Amino acid sequence: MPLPPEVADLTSYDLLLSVARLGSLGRAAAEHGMSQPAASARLRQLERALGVQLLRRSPRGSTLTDAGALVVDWAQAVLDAAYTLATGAASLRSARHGRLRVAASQTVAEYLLPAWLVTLRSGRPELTVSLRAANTAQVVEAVHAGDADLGFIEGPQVAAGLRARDIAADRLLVVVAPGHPWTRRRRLGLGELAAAPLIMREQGSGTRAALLAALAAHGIGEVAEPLLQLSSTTAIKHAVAAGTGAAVLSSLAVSAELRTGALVAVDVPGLALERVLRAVWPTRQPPGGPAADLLAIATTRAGSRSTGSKLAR
Amino acid sequence: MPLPPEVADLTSYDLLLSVARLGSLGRAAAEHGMSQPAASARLRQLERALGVQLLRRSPRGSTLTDAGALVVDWAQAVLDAAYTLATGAASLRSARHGRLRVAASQTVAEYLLPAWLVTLRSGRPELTVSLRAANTAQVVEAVHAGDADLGFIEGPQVAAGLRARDIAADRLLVVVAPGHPWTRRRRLGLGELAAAPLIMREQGSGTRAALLAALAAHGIGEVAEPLLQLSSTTAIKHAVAAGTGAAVLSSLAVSAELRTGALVAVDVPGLALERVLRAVWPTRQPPGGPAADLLAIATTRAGSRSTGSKLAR
DNA sequence: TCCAGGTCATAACCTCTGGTTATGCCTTTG
DNA sequence: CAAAGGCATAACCAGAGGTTATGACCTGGA
Repeated sequence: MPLPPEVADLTSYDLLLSVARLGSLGRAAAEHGMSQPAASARLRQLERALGVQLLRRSPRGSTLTDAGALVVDWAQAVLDAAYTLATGAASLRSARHGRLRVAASQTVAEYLLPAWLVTLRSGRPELTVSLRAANTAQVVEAVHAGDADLGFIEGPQVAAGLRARDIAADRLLVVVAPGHPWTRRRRLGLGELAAAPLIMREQGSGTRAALLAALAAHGIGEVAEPLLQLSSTTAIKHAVAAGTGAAVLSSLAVSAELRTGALVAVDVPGLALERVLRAVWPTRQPPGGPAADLLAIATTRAGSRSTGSKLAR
Repeated sequence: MPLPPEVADLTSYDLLLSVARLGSLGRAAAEHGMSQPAASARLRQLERALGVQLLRRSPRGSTLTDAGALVVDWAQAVLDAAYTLATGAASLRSARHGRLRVAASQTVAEYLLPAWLVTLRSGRPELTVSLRAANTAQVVEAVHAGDADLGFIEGPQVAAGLRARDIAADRLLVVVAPGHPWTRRRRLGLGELAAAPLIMREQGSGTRAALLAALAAHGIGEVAEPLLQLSSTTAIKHAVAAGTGAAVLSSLAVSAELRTGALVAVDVPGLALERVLRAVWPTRQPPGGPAADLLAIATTRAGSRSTGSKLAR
């Protein structure tokens, strides 16, 4: 299913947002470093492509129509996602030679860090951040070896020589498509979950390990073979939403889908799938400068839900 | 803040997703109706623009690198948002002459309906839906007059001649930026909230009315003038996140920001800001065909959280 | 009443991105 | 060893989208 062409080029929408904010084509054009006729043409073309009038032009400026306001909101969501992509990718680019080197577990790298980095950048515009995504053990190792100034890990593992602070709480959820038989169940048994083939990532991320551990705590050692192995979290989400099967995913990964109802969480009583997300750093070299800033951002950001700084050894 | 150019063109990312799914440049190119060299060039250029190697090419296909997998996940989020935008805009286009005519309140139209329509379309590819966004009273009026086959409204208002079904629960939240003084308060008093200038929408959406009603229930009739009036919900979110002030927004509008911590919700005990979102239709003309399908989708989607169908008169 | 200063639209022109086909090289496989 | 499938390179071409120059229109102040 290829992308509808009318949404392929985000510049037009970016321009539209500027018009909405500034109130005139000319000023929006200036903000984007282009001439006023160019902006005029672009927006006219956008309106033609969508088949919707977005702006009410007048000799004293342009304002949004009702439809325009709606489009602006939807477009802003796209652009926000695009910004996270951009900053995330930028931090991957400078791998190992950034001024601030961060190592993070999959979940944190994917869902939390980009947003933090956007904030960090707004305070220190010329900072180059390098991000490395790895599993918890590798992150600990990187921080220990001095390859990373700051690390973010999942789970309770602590290591000698490192200090840690709780950042947020995460929870693994069993999710299925709406209409899946499990959604009609009040609750799902542990055995049933273990016996069901699940959709999971290709290389065992921390998720699979956490699930196995949680089941093992209830004496369940045997788990069904995966139904399907996919390369990215979103591929899994789409497979689940399409009704292919069930999956176990981080609550951070599926909050949007739960909100719109594209996915449904199934209650599995007794399964302890809570995970603490925490920041770690070398005891001998506490975070300073940009690392301290990032730690502060991460702490305040998630601090309202799970606070308290704790020492590990 | 203009958009980074390397994320402006979504086709490249769409192509990347196809490669990730199909395992080869050529097949991805075919899926997009372009030649293999074009795909090759595009992806190479994308890698240059991002400064990150995304694919590991071999004579037997191409697979994602670790960085590539991360980029794919971020990109998928962008594309999902783009799809919502596309289907939303498409439903605005066919205003009044669609086969299925839906009228919805701001919140539903903005955050829930596009996702439902994506699902609906997947079942009935050639259906044209027309969406009209309005306030609750106008929606009721439209459904009553037969201008809409199905309506979605906020709040408990019911009207004669209409039937309704609860779809989902929504909650208005007081949100501020992390670091805002209110975040250090355990709880906020009703009086303080009423006295604080808030950021709100330009034309009074249902939100303002709901807030006034909730305060009035506690005998508070005086409310401060708005601090700022903005034209879209996301403009408000950005202003709040930038620390400009506080706002009252639907939980549906801010769930993503609460997750990443870009916004923080402040507890205001005693303030009843729950709203029921419900579908309405004419008693004499119960939904059939596509309208019934949409109603079913909306019900199952949100059904796991707030169920039960109820009759209103 | 009329001029000045906004705003948006139109026209003519040009650049350069991004597509195509044709072809070659490499690796795996039967 | 030949065939097939996969990616890269080369030469070519079209058109999308930019620019400057200019005009028409409305509003508000002198």
